[in-house]
Amino acid sequence: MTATADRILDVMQDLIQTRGFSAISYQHIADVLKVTKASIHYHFPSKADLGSAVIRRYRALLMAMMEEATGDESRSTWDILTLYFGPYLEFADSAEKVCLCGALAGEYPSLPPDMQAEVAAFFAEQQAWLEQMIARGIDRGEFRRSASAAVSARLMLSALQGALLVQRAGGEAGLLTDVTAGLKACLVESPQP
Amino acid sequence: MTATADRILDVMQDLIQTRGFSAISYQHIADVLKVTKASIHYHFPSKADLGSAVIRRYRALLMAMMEEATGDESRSTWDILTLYFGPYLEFADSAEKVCLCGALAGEYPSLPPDMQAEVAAFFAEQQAWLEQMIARGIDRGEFRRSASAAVSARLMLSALQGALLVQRAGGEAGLLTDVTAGLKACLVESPQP
DNA sequence: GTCTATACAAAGATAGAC
DNA sequence: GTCTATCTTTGTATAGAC
Repeated sequence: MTATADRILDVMQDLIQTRGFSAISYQHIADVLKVTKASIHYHFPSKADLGSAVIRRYRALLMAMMEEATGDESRSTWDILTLYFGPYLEFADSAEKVCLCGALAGEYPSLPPDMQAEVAAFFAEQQAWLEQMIARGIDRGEFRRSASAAVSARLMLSALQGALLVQRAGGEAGLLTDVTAGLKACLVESPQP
Repeated sequence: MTATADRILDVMQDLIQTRGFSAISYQHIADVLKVTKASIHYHFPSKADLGSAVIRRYRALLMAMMEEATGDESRSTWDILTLYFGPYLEFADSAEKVCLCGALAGEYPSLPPDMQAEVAAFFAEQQAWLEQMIARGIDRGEFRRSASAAVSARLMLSALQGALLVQRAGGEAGLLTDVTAGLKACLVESPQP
């Protein structure tokens, strides 16, 4: 991966997170980087190639972050989840960004097949990791048993993705924070009186 | 509103819910209706006009449904919310559809200003109605007080929107059902042992 | 109200010089 | 690796006949 290819991916990721995939053209990317469209086609022959590469990099980055957060046995499960929320909160702060795959999910059936597969893999691995974490919390007596780990993981992933999208569209700044607070109220064992 | 204009809106709504807005062209709509592009421009001069009209109609339809479900004092709050979930479950069943505004949220900053305003209004009114319903559930002792009605409403709206998107992209059929079950476990007072 | 025809811009993509 | 130049298709939109 050359430095230029990486900068192209940076711009492409940023544009998808703000504008979606179909609304982006090679010209938009070229304008930002001050190069020509042909240069971008040299690194990524087709738009599908470029889109797939962006998602692959994004998946790898988040997976590495998740694995790093997981290791420490002494950390409470909610603390680990709070680390996990980090990127989501950053996107929300930048006011115009959502999760890369959350943006792509809205136009999923119109995406090239390779990109569809990458997006599906992203959601599957996010859900699997969350389920594992929530099972940990239940095992350690930190979380309530009111729903299964699988159900809670699906709820959490859906709520986070939805919150980014609704917050950006609605313009209400605190929505994502409220949603994480609501999830905590759902999961965490109330202190015994 | 003529019959033809209505059929154009039907097709446009269907296409947005499956493919998103930017990926749609007048040609796509014309193909489905077996008319020419020019005919569609007669009814809706610009794509922004067409997009705004679709959202307005969608908002009105859902609001009417919500108001109808609300009236009955004897109905339990969770029953009312189950009615509210109806359209979401239908979209999920059709396997390729998400909420109209959920699809549009992914490309929000690239939408025409009029459409942005409509999408924002949709989310605001959905959230307000949900907050009112959840407050009713808390008042009547049907729901736990673990989170405020406002926080729970935001969680519920985000989770439903996200669930449709994640389910379609991930291909896991039961996700939306799991999410509504998880929300119920969050909200409803556990029966006293 | 729907058609044919057309204008005009932008899209994705490639060839070949440097 | 990046450029200029070009090809081809598609996009939104309008004019004017029927």
